[in-house]
Amino acid sequence: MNDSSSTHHRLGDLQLRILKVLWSVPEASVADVHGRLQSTQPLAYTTVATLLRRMEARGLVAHREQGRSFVYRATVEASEVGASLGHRMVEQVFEGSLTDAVSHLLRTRDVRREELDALEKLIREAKRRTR
Amino acid sequence: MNDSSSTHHRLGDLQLRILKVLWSVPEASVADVHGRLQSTQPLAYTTVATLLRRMEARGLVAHREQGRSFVYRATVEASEVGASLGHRMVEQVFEGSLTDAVSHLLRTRDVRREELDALEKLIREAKRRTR
DNA sequence: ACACATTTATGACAGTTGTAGTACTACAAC
DNA sequence: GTTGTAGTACTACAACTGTCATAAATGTGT
Repeated sequence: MNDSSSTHHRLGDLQLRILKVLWSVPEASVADVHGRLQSTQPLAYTTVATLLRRMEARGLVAHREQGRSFVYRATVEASEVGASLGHRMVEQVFEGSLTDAVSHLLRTRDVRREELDALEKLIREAKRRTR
Repeated sequence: MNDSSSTHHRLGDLQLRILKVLWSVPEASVADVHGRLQSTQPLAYTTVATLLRRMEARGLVAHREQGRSFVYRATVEASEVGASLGHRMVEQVFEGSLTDAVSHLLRTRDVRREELDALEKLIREAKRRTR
């Protein structure tokens, strides 16, 4: 497959939250990211700037210069990062059993009816593909 | 619900692997844990001992003394830790959509037919419960 | 008693993460 | 041109993680 799991081997919470912002828009300046995060948690501007620079060094984001400011974009996809976390959860915690993992998700998350319908459809499709 | 997410806020890889061992048996001495891990990765005995002691300080494991050696057991359940990882994955990466998260799991994991059947059953049960 | 093995306790160190203060740079307005 | 202002770069630091080496304690065998 790829070495995605090695690149974002261990992502901290703030880094994940920053990525989350960057996944929701095509690009964002430091001020933009800071503003978005600020709404949930007070953070110094420089904290965000520092994290973004460190994350760029690790290849998680990239920037272009617009005037005197940097405009960042994510260079990893949510699905890649999700794969890491999902793999970790399924393999390490649930001994490789996807069923157990999903079962747990269902039990601990209070899912709405439409979600269940969507999931059912999803699985039927997967079955069709596997047949 | 509870504050489980605060206790094992950020678990490192080795800690997770140690817990995995401790989840697979009722209890295990340091040597046992070390032996199990040794098979996949060369590790100094003291590394494991140190980690276990640190983990006990954080309430992740506990020990009793048997003669001169410590016998550890996990004090958190796999499902608790799975909840953290699952929550993190679903909320932060997949914007709260369990469907997207599971969909991703299905696509990236090459699931066997029986797993799909089990999942389908799981969802039907969840539906019945919600009705 | 003495050497050897087993096991826990401490101390150390490098790398990462969150956090932010300080410093430097460049433009904007007067 | 001096003064804000906004932005990046650098430095620092505490907490945590993985990693051990070394020390200290407590057996075991002969």
